[in-house]
Amino acid sequence: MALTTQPYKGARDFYPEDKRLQKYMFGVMRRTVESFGYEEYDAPILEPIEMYLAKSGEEIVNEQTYAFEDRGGRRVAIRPEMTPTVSRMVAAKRQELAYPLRWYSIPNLWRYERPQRGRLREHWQLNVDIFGLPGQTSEAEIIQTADAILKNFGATHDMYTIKLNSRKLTDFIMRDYLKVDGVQAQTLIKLIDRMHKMDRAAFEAEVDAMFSPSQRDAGASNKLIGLLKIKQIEHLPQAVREHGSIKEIQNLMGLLNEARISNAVFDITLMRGFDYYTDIVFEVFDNDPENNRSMFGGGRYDGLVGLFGVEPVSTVGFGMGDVTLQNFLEAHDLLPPLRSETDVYAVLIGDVYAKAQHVIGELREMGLNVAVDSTGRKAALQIKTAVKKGVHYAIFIGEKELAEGLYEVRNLMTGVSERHSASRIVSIVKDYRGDDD
RNA sequence: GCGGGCGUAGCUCAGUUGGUUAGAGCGCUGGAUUGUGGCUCCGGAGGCCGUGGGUUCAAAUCCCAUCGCUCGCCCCA
Repeated sequence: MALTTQPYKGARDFYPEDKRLQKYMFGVMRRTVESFGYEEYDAPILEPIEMYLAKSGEEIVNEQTYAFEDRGGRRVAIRPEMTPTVSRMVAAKRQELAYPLRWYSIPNLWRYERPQRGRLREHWQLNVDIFGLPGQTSEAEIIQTADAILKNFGATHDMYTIKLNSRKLTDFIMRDYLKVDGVQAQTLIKLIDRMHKMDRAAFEAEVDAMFSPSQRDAGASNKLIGLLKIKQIEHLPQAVREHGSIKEIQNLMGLLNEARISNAVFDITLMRGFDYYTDIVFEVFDNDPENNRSMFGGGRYDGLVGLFGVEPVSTVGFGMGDVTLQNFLEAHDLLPPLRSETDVYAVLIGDVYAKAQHVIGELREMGLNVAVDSTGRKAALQIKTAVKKGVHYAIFIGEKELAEGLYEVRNLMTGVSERHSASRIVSIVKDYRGDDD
C-alpha cells in the first residue's frame, strides 16, 4: 500500500511559496513588536502535563492536548499555548529580571480537535506580554501593539473592531448586581460568550432558565438581559456605572484615543473563554461580513506567575494566531505579491557551465542570490523555469557574453532586456530589491 | 465527541432515466522555432471514478460500510 502524501490532519505543509508568506507575516510581526521594545524568547515544545492541569480545565487537558509518556514514565504534553511556559520562565528568574519585561515569541502550538476554518490542530501564534507593569498603561500599550501590527499589514480601522471589557466588572455584575452564585455565574458567562451565535429569543429564554424563581421575581433575569443591550457606558445603571472597573475602562479608552485608536469600543458582552483573566480583556473582531469572527484577543492575567511558587507578577498579553490572521489578510486583500529569495536566474546558452562560474561567483560576492540552470536545456525552457519559480531577473550567459564581459539581463515581469557588465547588473537588481547600498 | 456537504486526470470540474473504449479547461510534455518565456498551431503522456462489499445482463451513476477532505456544533489556549 502506498504511503499518503497528505500532511497529518489539521497540520500544514509549507511549500516554498507558503513559507514565503509565513516569513512575510512573521517579519511584520517581529518588526512591529520590536519597534515597541519587545524582546524575543523561546522555549521547549514539550512541558510536563501538570503545567496545563494547574491552569486549564480538566477536559481541555484530557481531550484537547497532545500528551504522551516519555521513556522515564513522565507525562508530557506538546504545548497547546505559550502562556504557562512564559510564566514559568519569568517565575524561574523572578528576582533578577529587569521589569517591566516586554517579551514576545512565535511558537508552534498543537491542540487535538476537529479542524475547521481558522482553527487547525497546529498553528503558530505570536505571543506578546508585558510583565511587572500594573495599571492601564500596560493594557493600553498591549492593545496599541496589536493595533500597530494590523496597521503594518496595511489594515485600516474600518476593517476591524477592538472590543474591551473587564473581568472585574463581569464578576461584580454577577455577584453583587445580579446576586447569582458561582456556578450560575460560570454558566451565564459561557452563555453570554456565545450569545452572538444564537437568535435573540433563544438566548433570552436560556438566560431566563438559568435563574431560580425567587431571583426571577427579584428581576435578575430582566436586569441581565437589559444590561447586555447597553452599548454606552453612560447608559449603564448607576449601581454598575459606579463600580471601580468602569473608571479603569474609561481611563484605558482615553489612553487609546490619545494613541489614535478610534475603533476601540466597550462591549459588556465580551467574555473570553478562560477564567485566568483577572481584569481588562479585549478581542479584535474582523468587520468583514464574510469573515465576521474574533481574530484574536488578550487581557490581564495577574495570577499565573504566582502559580510557580513565587510572588505574583502582574501580566498583560495577547496571542495572535497565524491562521486567523491569514484569513483576515486574505478577506481584505492585504497580502502583497511576495518575491522569490532568488534574485537572478542564470540561463546558460551552450556548454559554458565551467566558464560561467567566474562571473556567477562575482554576482554572489556582490550580494546577489543567483541560481544557475545547469540542465543544458534550451533557453526557452530555462526561462520558463525561472518564471515559474517567481524569479524576477534572468541573466543570459553564452560564449558571446563571456567574450565581451557584457551580459543580457532581462526583467522577466516586463520582458525588457538590456546588456550590462556584472557590476551594473548588481546595482540594477539591488535597486529593484530596495537595497540602499 | 455530534451534525451537514463533498471524494472522477497534477489542479478546477462535467459526466443525462444505470448502457460501447470516462470527458473539458488549465497545467505538464514533444514539435512548428537546436541563442531567448508569455500569443498561435499540431501532437503526446497522464484515471483501481477514495476504498471494500452488495444489487444488476450491465455501476463513476443505485444501496450498505469504511476511509479521507471540508463546513458547522461542543470547546476555544
